[in-house]
Amino acid sequence: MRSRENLIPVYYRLAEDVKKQIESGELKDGDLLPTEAQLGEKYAISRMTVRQGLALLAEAGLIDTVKGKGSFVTRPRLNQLVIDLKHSAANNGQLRPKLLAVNLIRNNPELANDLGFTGESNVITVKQLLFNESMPVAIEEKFLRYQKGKPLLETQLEYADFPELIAKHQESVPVRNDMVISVAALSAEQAKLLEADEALPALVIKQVIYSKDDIPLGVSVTLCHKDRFELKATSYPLSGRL
Amino acid sequence: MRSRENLIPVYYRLAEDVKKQIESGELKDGDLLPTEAQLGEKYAISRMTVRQGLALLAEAGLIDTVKGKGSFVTRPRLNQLVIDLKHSAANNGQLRPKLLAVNLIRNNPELANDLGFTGESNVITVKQLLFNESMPVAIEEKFLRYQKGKPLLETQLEYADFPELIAKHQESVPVRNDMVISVAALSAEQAKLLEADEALPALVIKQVIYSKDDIPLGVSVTLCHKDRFELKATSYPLSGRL
DNA sequence: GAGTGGTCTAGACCACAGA
DNA sequence: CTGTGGTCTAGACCACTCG
Repeated sequence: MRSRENLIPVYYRLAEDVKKQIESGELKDGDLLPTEAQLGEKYAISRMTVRQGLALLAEAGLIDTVKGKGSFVTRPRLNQLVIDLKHSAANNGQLRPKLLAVNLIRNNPELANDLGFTGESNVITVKQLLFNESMPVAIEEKFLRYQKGKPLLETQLEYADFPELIAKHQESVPVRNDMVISVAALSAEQAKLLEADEALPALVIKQVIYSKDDIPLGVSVTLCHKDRFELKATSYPLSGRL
Repeated sequence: MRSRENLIPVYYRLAEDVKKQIESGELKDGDLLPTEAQLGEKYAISRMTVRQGLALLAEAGLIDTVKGKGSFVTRPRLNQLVIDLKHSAANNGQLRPKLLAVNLIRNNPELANDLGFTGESNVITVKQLLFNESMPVAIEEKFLRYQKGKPLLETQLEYADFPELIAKHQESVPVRNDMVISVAALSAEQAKLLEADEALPALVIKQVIYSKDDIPLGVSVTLCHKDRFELKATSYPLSGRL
């Protein structure tokens, strides 16, 4: 039953109430919540509506529901952090891309093999330099399977983010993006592009995008200037969900 | 209605069907799904059950449901990558901790202020060295608000992960973990601890754990040897959910 | 206005946990 | 066995979108 004064759904109210009890310490890690029937009685709502509220809490990682036993309070998953690449770029100020080179590398099975592009020996490479207001921030190099009849449009090359570029240029649907974050020292050439000293430490972000059959569709390697770029992550990306 | 042959719920079958259609390209980005009523008719199930299936797809980021319009296919969120710290440590082989120092630093408002510990001038520091089978991998230094009557137990110090340590030693409930990933060169002292060359580039992982009022409860800074540790993230951590 | 998803009900039967 | 959550129904009314 929706109260007339407040337009927010009842199940949402219930979820917020429980959330507050958890965050205030009133409900501690491992505690058992009232049963769904009890909660339904307390809020004067049907059991399905209670379950809708509990689903929100489970999604946020605040409770763990076990069949036949009940719903237990769990510590929020602070060990799972989310990197939002779109937002991350914005945090570092909107980055302006400058296209350095686009190449179609034919008949280079070694390169294709290195990238995991089995059954394909033609590879497209896209090299870009990313700027903030005044300085070069990162060098991004992308590798894609060559796909007949799917031209790379100028606007896509410059402004599309990597997953979007893959989606536009590959037949297969991209379903997974794996990332490895590491560190390297800049080569002379890289240092020159970034207007930095040679051998300066740099953040290396490697992404591999896969299709549903675990076939790599594209690889991206980004070298970031250590003082001009920070990679951020948070355990609490649920925004207004709860 | 649950079919007798297969024990999986109907709403799950529906979600998997739609997922397959999206991954095969049969349903493309932006396409409109059949209405909930139509799907209910097709699968001979009630509308609430259809909605349960669509909720799974929405959670996985495969569809976007809009009131009054319908459910649209969206590209999976490949720009949102999840770092699983617990799993990440396992990927790099189980890390064995060695406690270097625990200190209670009294009356150092500058340090407390740097850490964001407003209204607190006593800070506990915990310094650890993390090993794989044979070599030192990382130096981790943790900073906690001093909390009266909450002693740091030996076992917690050594084996608890950072969010767990905070939860055990702070009155306030930790609700958010923000991370910044950057790069630094090793100092002479740090290089010696890691059995590495001075000025070697290293990965720096800084975590700040907050309470619900955005009060920092603890800070952790981890320096990782560039060749012995990799930080991984993936856009597809949903495991067996769909 | 007609059509859509959002919320909610008051039941039902099932599978699982535990005494 | 009782109590729990998991699934599912066949309705209902609402708020929103669009023609």
